[in-house]
Amino acid sequence: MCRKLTDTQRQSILENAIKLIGSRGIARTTIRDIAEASGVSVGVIYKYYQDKKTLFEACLDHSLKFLSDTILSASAQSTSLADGMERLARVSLKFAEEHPEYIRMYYAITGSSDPEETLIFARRIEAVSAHEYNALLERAQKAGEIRSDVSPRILSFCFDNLLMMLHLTGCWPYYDARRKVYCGDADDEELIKGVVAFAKSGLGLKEPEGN
Amino acid sequence: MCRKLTDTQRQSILENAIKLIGSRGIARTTIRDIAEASGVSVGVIYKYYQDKKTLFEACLDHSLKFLSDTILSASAQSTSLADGMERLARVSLKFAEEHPEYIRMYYAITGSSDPEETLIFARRIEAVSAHEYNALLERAQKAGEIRSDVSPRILSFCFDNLLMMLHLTGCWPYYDARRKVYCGDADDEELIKGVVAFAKSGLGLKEPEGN
Amino acid sequence: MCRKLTDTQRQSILENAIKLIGSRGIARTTIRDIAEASGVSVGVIYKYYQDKKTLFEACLDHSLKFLSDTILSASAQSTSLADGMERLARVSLKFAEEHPEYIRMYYAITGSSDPEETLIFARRIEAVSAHEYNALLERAQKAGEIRSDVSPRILSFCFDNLLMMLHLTGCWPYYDARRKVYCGDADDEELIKGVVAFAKSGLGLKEPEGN
Amino acid sequence: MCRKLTDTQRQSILENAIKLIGSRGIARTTIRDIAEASGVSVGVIYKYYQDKKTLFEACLDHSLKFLSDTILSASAQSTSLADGMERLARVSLKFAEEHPEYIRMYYAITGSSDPEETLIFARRIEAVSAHEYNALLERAQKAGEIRSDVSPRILSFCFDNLLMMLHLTGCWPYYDARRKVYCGDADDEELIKGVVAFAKSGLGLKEPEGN
DNA sequence: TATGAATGAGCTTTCATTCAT
DNA sequence: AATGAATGAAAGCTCATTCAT
Repeated sequence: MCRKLTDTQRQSILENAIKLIGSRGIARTTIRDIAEASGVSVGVIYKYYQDKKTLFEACLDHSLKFLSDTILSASAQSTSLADGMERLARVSLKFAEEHPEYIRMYYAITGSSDPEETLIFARRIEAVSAHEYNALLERAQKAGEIRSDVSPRILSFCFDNLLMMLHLTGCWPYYDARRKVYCGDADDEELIKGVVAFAKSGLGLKEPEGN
Repeated sequence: MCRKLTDTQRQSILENAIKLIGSRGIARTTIRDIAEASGVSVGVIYKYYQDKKTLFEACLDHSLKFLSDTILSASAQSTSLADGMERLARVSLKFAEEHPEYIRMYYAITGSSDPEETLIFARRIEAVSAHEYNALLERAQKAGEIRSDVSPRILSFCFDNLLMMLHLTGCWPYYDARRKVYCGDADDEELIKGVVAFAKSGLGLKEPEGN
Repeated sequence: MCRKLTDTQRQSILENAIKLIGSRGIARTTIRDIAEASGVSVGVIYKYYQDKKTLFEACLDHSLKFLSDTILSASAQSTSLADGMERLARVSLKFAEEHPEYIRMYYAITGSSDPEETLIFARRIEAVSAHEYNALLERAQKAGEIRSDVSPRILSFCFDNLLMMLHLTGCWPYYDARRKVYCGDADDEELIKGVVAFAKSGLGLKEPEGN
Repeated sequence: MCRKLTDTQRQSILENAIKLIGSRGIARTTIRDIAEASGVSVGVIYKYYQDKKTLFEACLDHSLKFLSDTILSASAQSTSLADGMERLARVSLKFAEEHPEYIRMYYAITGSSDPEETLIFARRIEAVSAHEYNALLERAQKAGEIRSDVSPRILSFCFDNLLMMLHLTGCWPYYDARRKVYCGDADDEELIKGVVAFAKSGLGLKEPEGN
């Protein structure tokens, strides 16, 4: 009846799906819910996405674009490794606060999908950040900026683990509660400073003189 | 057919539920599956657990006992902070390898449940380890063993974040894939050594002379 | 809520399904229709029959029992081949008039199912009558009662073809109309007499003297 | 895109519909399938055919033209009743082998449609052959070529029943299986000869001397 | 006039929950 | 007190039909 979905509507499907998955989990998000939230019919969703799973994968891809853009941009603006680390920590928390549904959905999908498929997701999700961090730390190691007794890949794994927790913290009730259990009422600033300090030492980063 | 459920049977219900949730996820685990796997009737499960959600909460509690026992025991055996950290890192990976279903279930439940309820879970889950780590690090800080420029609570938060990833890594396909993306083929030993080294530096741990 | 289906109810499911398929065809018979007509819930049908197809196969089996009983009984009562042929022709029309839904359903199923599966149906359906007719005619041929220039199997095929049409005629609008187109207003008696006469001559049956 | 449908296209719609119905059955043939197979849009089909049912009726009509042409032509070429019967038997099997989709579709439609409507189909389908056979046999009866104790209409009904089975046999798995159950491995030639012999005797056909 | 995307009723199937036994 | 068959709401998905373009 409506003639060809507008781009807005197509976007709307993904975004509403992401929001719904983020807030209720995959199992409790129905195609009908998504259709209604997006103001389209059930049928049209199946026009664009083969089935529920395919739609959810598209949601993941959609949100990953945002995430990787954020990471790459923070990375590009950094003037030094130390600066980059702090930027990344900050955008991790900020992104989570501004687009909590993306992180939530990402968590819901990785946690609920068929084990076999999570492999593919993992590659897609981590490829961007892993590659970026590895490159960053490899360079730093060669430049003697960081410790050399641990491989840069494991170091970036550790670093990403910390960032990941910052992502989850603040946008998912569970992780928020966890943060409170650990950190009490420490505010974002204190948290970020603390985590960055921990990470810098963990990497064995030699602070430039004047710091 | 009318004998009261033995304790063994009640245990069995929880353990089978945990196994099933861990391997298939919440949505694909049915009460009937659990009943059959445990050799009891569907009805009796509803005698003991109000509904599916309540049963899953009980599963969580059940598995947390194992986890906290493991942590407390590792902690108790440790001769120094450095030793304790390494012990904890090792049992994290080992526990995950020996009881993957516990970690998987924990992840499935925190990821899929009603956001509101995860708060309660979080408190329950983290209370044990958080308390233990906080105490450990507070003591260490007072003894001048670790850095004092970051609050011990944030330090234990960082430390737990790393352990958590070790838990997930190795028992959940997604995190296993993620590890591969980051660390390539580095083996468990190299991974643990690397993570512990990172954590020690992150905490600013002064190695005792003779080590 | 009702505790265990009574035998009557289970029968009722099959019989209602047969009636519905017979009157509306397979595609337009829904599980919900059958459940409602039988006074049971939708779910319970899936307790007893894996899926729609399985239910329909059960319907076929159910109705075939009636059909084969009818045929065998007519066959058993016959005093001679000529007598048997007439009996069979009569029960064919009579059965169709008394249980039109059985014939209709049989037709609907053979016509609509997956081609591959009709093979199995065919064997089940025809095994009874084919075997009976073959035996009958083989004996008759050996006794010199019927022609010997055509194999008894082809003769029974021809004979069954005629009976089949009598089955369909009178219980399925299409075949009834077809009968009218051909035979005009000839009544059942005239039709049966004519068909039997045709068949007898076709088989080359030598009428016993006194007839 | 707005050119009026050519006759070829309209033909194509019918023929593709027939093929699809013949191979998959009515329920599994969608308007979209037919449109795509015919290279036209879904909408245009609704321009020419009120709905799915109407389209299928048109398919039936279309295929009946072929069938009646075949019958009339066989009939016209025949030099005697005996010759005509054999010709008709042969073209029945041959037509079914060459255009199985027509027979299959005819069967699918008569079996699945609304019972009430099959009346109309029946008249249309049988009108041609019934009229032809009736005329043939009436003439033969008057000429004393065949038995006179059974009305020519019932005789032609019997004869058509046999031909109908030859039609179905060989192009529909169910009837093919049925043939095997009855006739074993008897080949087409043996089958035709047998059926024709049966029918000739059934009609009481006096073979002309020199045959 | 032809198009084909959009519609949404309706289908099969699942499974948490109930309750007669 | 335990059983497990029955329930029926609700899910994913299909497809005949419509109608803006």
